[in-house]
Amino acid sequence: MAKELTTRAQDYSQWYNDLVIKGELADYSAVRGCMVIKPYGYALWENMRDVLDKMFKDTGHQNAYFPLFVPKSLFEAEEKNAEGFAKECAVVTHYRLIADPNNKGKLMVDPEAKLEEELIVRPTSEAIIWNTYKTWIQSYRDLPILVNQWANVVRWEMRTRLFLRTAEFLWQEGHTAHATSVEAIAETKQMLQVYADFVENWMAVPVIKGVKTANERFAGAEDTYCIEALMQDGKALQAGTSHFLGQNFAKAFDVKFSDQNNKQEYVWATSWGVSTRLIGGLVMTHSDDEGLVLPPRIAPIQVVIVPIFKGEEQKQVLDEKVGELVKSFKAAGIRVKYDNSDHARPGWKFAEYELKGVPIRIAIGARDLENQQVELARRDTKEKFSVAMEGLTQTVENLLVEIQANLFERAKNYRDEHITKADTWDEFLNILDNKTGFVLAHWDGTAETEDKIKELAKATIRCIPLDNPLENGKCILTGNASTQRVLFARAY
RNA sequence: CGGGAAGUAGCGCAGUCCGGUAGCGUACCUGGUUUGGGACCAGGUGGUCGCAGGUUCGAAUCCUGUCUUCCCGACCA
Repeated sequence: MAKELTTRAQDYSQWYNDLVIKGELADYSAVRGCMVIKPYGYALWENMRDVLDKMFKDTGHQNAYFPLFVPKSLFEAEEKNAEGFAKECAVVTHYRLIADPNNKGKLMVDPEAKLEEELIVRPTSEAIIWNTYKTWIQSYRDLPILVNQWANVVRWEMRTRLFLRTAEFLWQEGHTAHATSVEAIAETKQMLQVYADFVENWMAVPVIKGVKTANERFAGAEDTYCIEALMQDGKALQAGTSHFLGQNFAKAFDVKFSDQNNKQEYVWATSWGVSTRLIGGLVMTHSDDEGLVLPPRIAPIQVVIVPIFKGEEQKQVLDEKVGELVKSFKAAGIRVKYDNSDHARPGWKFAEYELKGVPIRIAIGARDLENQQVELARRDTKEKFSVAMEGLTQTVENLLVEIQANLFERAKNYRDEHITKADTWDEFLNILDNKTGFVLAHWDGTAETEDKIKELAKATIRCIPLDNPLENGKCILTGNASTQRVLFARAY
């Protein structure tokens, strides 16, 4: 029978969970806060990863891999970074289990096997990487170092949510080392642009690029740049960050180089990352009450073909005809699935692939063969229409491009309609409570005011948008002078 | 971590108050009829009732502890 989905209007959180689980992206596991990413969800991640990986390599980066564990003494070297992450670290204290003498068949931690020094399971890898870079860098000729790693990290979050905030998650983290501040800042901005390009052009999720306030900055960074997306419930999601780390880590780990004049200088650093959280953002940007809606460029299956037949004879005729179509699609680089399984009827398959967000469905039966046509259905608009078999591959290719563009356009319209200017505190609250979305408002630039607004309105400054227009105004809370509006929202 | 809810067959649930042979729907298996929007008939398979203790002649049910999940908060570089 039907897989019942909660609708967005009924319960947005439950709708999201239903989609992730029933759409077979991921599932809960026996481990607190950790999820199992299922094959369909992992295929989506692989597509995203492959595109990003190519973008990183095209901008001169190489992949490497660093250890999962960070010795506590290294972890604590950069004070702000350590302090920021300390309260959510998993810590390894022992290296052996033994049979429990008081509890048959059970194991216990061997008290004799305590580590000399605790190992921190990485919540991020700056420490272990900068400790390594120290041995890689002597001269300006060793710079820049442009390295990325694909890895898992662990952050012991209080409350977890599938993809959006899990205790363990997959991500990439770029860590670069430069001779000058100018070059490092350029790298930080370049990678922010790479993220924005990827998220907008491949995931069809519009983002606002900006810089974080001091309060929201990455622990140990001089500046944190970010891309912010807007979900369908009007809440913001930080989709990626790129940090200019200054010389903080170089100083903490004593990483110096000799410049052209043989003068010793500290190295300048950046780090940048996106994670499986992007999948959560993708789901909440495009999907609807019938299920997932995936953008064609990263969808694991772009086209599904469902045969409609009476009896084995008809099926064989269809198998043959569809075989040709599949071959032609694959030759054009289209990810296609032909579902001629006999255990489910067409109606069931239609619903199933809608739930899974497959962009295009093609139904083909005896009637279509006669008329030399197929029935095409778009997931994004739910439209169905008959098209000629002749030139079908081209038709599908064009439609995939159109769907991709439509999803972005739709999301962008929603996002743009939900950027509202507020000039008074009442207006500000009213927008957050009722219209929801981003609010552009004046802020006096102090951390105290920012904290107070967060406390009173549960909204944070998502970023100060890049190329933000200057405009004199009064802080929405204190009435103090302000030179620009900043972007507020309630956020995930 | 605070408040609330939940965990019984793959999934969704009833049974728990008031202890006495574990049930329903769906899925799955077999056979048949079907197939243009989640098919129908018939016959079957499948569960240490989250886990660990305790009370009792007897525990899904009562008691204690613990793990996991969801919702609302706090937290979220």
